[in-house]
Formats: sequence, structure tokens, C-alpha cells
Amino acid sequence: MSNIREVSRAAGVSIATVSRAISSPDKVSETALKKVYAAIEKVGYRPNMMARNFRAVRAYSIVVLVPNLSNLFFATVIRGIEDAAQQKGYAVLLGDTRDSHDREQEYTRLVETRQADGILQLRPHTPGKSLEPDSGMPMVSACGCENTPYPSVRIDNTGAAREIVDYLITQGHRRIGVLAGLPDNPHSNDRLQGYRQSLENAGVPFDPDLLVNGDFTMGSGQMAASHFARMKDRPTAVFSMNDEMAIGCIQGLKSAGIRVPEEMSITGFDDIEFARYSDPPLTTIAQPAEELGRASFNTLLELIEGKELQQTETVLPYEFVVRKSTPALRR
Amino acid sequence: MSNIREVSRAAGVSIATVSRAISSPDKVSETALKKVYAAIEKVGYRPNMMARNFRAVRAYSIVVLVPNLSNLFFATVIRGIEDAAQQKGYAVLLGDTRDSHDREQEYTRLVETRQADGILQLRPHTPGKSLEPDSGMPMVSACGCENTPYPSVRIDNTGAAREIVDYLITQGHRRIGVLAGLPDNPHSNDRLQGYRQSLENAGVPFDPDLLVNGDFTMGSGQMAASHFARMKDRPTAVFSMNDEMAIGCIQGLKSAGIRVPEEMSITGFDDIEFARYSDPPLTTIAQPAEELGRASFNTLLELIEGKELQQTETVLPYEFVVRKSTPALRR
DNA sequence: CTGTTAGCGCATTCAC
DNA sequence: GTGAATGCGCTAACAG
Repeated sequence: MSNIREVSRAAGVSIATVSRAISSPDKVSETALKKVYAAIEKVGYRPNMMARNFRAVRAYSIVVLVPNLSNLFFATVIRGIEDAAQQKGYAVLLGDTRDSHDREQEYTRLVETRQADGILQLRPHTPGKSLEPDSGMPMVSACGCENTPYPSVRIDNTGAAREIVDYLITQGHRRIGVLAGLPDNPHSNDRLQGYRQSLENAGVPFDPDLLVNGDFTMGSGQMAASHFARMKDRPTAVFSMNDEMAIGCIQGLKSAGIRVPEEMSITGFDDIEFARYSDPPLTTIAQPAEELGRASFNTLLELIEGKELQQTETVLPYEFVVRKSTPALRR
Repeated sequence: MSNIREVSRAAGVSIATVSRAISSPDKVSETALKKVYAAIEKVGYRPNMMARNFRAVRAYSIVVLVPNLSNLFFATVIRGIEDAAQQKGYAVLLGDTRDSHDREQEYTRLVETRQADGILQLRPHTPGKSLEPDSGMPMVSACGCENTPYPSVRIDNTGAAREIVDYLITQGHRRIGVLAGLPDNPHSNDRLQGYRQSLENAGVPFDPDLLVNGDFTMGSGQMAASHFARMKDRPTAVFSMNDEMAIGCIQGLKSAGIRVPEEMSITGFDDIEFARYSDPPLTTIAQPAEELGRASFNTLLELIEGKELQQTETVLPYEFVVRKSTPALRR
């Protein structure tokens, strides 16, 4: 493997000149530049980034902590991260934690041992259970919630949920089921607040029987469906907190002989691509997933570079998408 | 940031002893060990991996090249890669190439510049268009095909396709549409061969009108549906080369007023989680996605470590999964 | 078993 | 503009 010294020999200049020719060509004479470039070509030189980064005390890479890469919303956020990182010359280290605290801890070590410069956390912050923000470790939440205790990028989850439930009420629904995440999930809680606000505005009392806790998988959506199907006083609509659960729920309802959307409307959240191809296509909240990724990377980069953050919280706009899963209620 | 020298001072031993205490404790006396560990604790030492890797001339990381991270099959393969890599102390650098040859080239540089030790390629090899295998660059295909010109892990795509089409024939079908990838896609070609073999075995002539080229997205499946719907002599079944296109196709057929599976059976490939929640649930080929990832990483690791490969091609078993999208043809 | 020392490839400081 | 020399943190060779 050729190094800078070989190039210097081939070019007949010092290694300092070669180094300068590469990183600050304006400080080198035309003639020297030409010789260096020719020599680089000749010996097939590729700079050793490990050495360069080692000296710069900068890994030029970040870690992405994601609970589950097979979640399409997360995968899309990561694409955005990767896009922004690539533009800025950073590499993205994948940390699929599989919801394991140990694995999360393990990946944290990459930063402590200088293999990475910072962390992008896709799991929303749960006090006690989550990685606590550590002043020495640059960390940004790419899918924040109302109480993220460190810099974050997010949408207004509560507002989005309120908007979607408001719409269901407009369509004539009063008994609206809610398919939430686990009770300690921050996204779920933010969205649940929007649900409750919407009901309250409409003068509809909150009925705990209508709340089912899932875990954002299609399987849990399917389980929830049998709960709703068995109820004596069934909801006429269900607000699911992500598209996967909504899709699982639709499948479960159909299996139970309930027609969707004729007998039960359903809404999702995220607007993954499958939402459009579901039967019926899902009314949902389109999150700017790639943009969340890009913005969170840029925030993290500022942190890494030691800049003062303009804003510790970035709230991006979402879009409410109406499809066929929510027709007007016929009575 | 504390380094090995600080530890040595705090422990009252030389830096060599500290280094040995960490990497080969059996070569250090009990007393020295204790002092070193105490000192590490005291100064909060974390080894600088950049320095260590630099010296070892090993990045302990690999690059995964994936055309599109939002493809669930790929995402699952990557989870397997990540799992195996983590166990062996390797980090996974994400290279979402977005089907861009330039980006692929860009990521290749990570290996040339020693930021990574090897490449795991998820895109099947297309002669001319793909990264050509370079003896200096360890590279393994995680989703290989019949003619991958470098080490690969794969399933028997042709056999799987044959099996699925055989089954459709058993169910009474004779006019079987095929929803393929682009004409130069190797996976598509391997599977198409299986399709043709099956037809030939059954004495059914190949009808080019029944072949539609998609691009493995749901959108292209939907487009294909309108082609099939418009045909005067429609197929009674469609073999789609992945689940996404099958799901898009179902949606398109339903929109065109064709009932699935009553009027048209359909099969997928991959067995992504959505296949089970599709309406109707898809008959498909379950690829051992995570295992493909794990196995390909282990192969790559052997290459990186300079071992002689036992086998240059690993063929893993798939599973044929029958669901409700393929009832027996009623005539 | 332990300490001293050289050197990995590079950027940078300081003379010239 | 250019070159010689230094050191980043670590491991390994060598000497004791």
C-alpha cells in the first residue's frame, strides 16, 4: 500500500509538500503541484483515512441507533440521515439495537472509543429506560417527542393526532377506538394527548375501553382487532398510531367478518408506502421521514463541531392525507 | 481524554504493561494487573480505537451496499449482517446507493482509503453495470445469483420459481402471467428460467404477452395489473418476482374490478412481513433473509482475514409458503 | 515479568 | 514555497 512518502519520493519533493498539495493546494507552487499529482497517479496513491482521522481526532462517522431496521418509517429516516451524512463526508454506522438496552450501550462505546463522533437516536426518549444525555457525547433525537431532554427533530405529534381525530369526528364518528403503543412510549403518549384533546373539544367523554395498547407491529394491530370485534358497543372508527398496526388491524377485522371501512373506519400514522396499497388505502399522517433524518444529522453535525445550537428543537411540518379508509359515517 | 500514558502514570507502571494488561492479561503479574485496572478506573480510561485500528491496519468495519434501504427484504438481510458483525466486533457502514453507480463507487473508496475492510453487496451482479470484483478488495454478494463472479450467498432462485409455478399448475392454471424485474436483473432472469422450466415440464408453451417487466416496487406491480386487466385472454394466475409487486398488482387488479384470488391467483417472492397481512395473504417463497446476511458477513470476514474460502458459493434453503392467494382454479 | 523504544501515515510547526 | 522534524495513541520487538 502506497503512502505519502512514496509519493514524495516519486515526485522529488518532501512529504510536507505532498500533504499540502492534497489539503491546501493554494499553498503550493504550480510546478510542485503538477509533480505531486503525476506522482500520485503513478504510484496509485490513496490517502489512508484511518491515519488522517486518527491525527485529526475525528472519526468522520456517526452511529444511528434504531430499535428495528425493518420498520419502514425508521428505514426511511435513516435514508435521509445517510444522504445528509454522505454529502458532508460522514459515514453512517448502523446500530440496530433490537430494543435491547445492552446493545444500545454497546454502540455508545463506539463514541467513547472515538470510532464515531456522535449518536443519532431514533428511539424516542423514555426517562429511566433510555440513554441519558451525556454532555460529553453529542446526541440528537431524529424522532423526538414533547419531552426529549436533548436536541431533537420531530413533528407535532399531538397536533397531528388531534387533526386526524377531528376529521373522524367531522365524518360523523363519536365512538373512536385508539390503537396506541405501550403505555410508556412517548410518541404514543403525545398522540394520545391529541386524541383526548380532540374528543374533549367535541364534547365526547373518554372511554378507557376504547384504548388498546399495541407495540407498533402488524401483529399487535391484529390482536387489537379481535378486542374491538368482540366489544358489545363497538367503535365505528379506530385511530391507529402507526400504519403497520392499522394494516394488521384491518386484516384482523376482516377475518372477524367486519367490513372496512363500511363498518369501521381506520386511520394510520407515518404514511409508509404500504399505506397507499392497503385495502382500503389508509387515511394517515405523512411524516417527512427523510427530512427528519437530514435535519437531525445536520443538528448533530453542529454539535460535533462544537457550534452553539440555534434551536434545541426543530419541529417539521407533517401532512394529513385522506384516503378511502375513512368515508363519512352513514346512519 | 485520557490515554494509556496517563494510566501508566497513575498505576506506576510502564505504558507497555498497561497495553499488555489490556490485550494479554496473562502476560502480566497479578499485582501489576490490579494496579492497572485500578488506574483505568481512576482516570476513566477508554482505549482510543482509532489509534488501535490505525496501528493494526484494520478498520474493523465493513460497508454494506444496498440499492434501497426501504426495501424490506434488504433491510432484513442487513439486520442479519449487523447481528453477525456485532458479534465479531465489526461495525457496519451503511451505503444506500439509491441505484446510483456513482454512489456505489463513492462507497468503494471507503475500502481503498482503509475506512472499511470489505464490502457486502446486496445488489445482484449485472455484468458491465456492476462493480467488478477487484482482487484487492474483499467483496461478497449477500443475495447472489447464478452467475455472480465473486463469492456469494444465495438461494436457488430458479428452483424456487419452478416450485411456485409448478404449484400454480397443480392448482389447475395454464395461463400464468409473470411479473418480472427489468430485463437485465439477474434475480429476475434466474427466476424467469424457473418459470420457463416449469411451463416446459407441463407442456405449456411460453407466451411473451404474459411477461411484464416491473422494477420490484409496488408502483410497477400496479402498472402491471392494468396490463393484465386489459388483456383479451387474461391469465388466471400471476407469478410476481417479489412481494411488493404482488401487493401492488393486487391493488391494481381490484381497482380494475377483478377479484383476487377468485378471478386471478397471485404469488409473491421473499415473504416480507406484509405478505401475511395482504388481502388475500400471499403464497410466496420465504427467503432466509437474516441468515443470508449472517452467512455473507462470515464469508466476508474469512476473506478479510486472508483465509482460503471453503466454498465460493453458499446456497441456503428457502421455504415455499402457501397462503390464500392461490386457491385451486375452478372451471 | 517489565520497561524502553521505534514506528504505523499523516498534518503541522518551525526554520529556511 | 519548501523541507525537516515532531507527535497523535497504540502495539510489538527487544533488552533486561
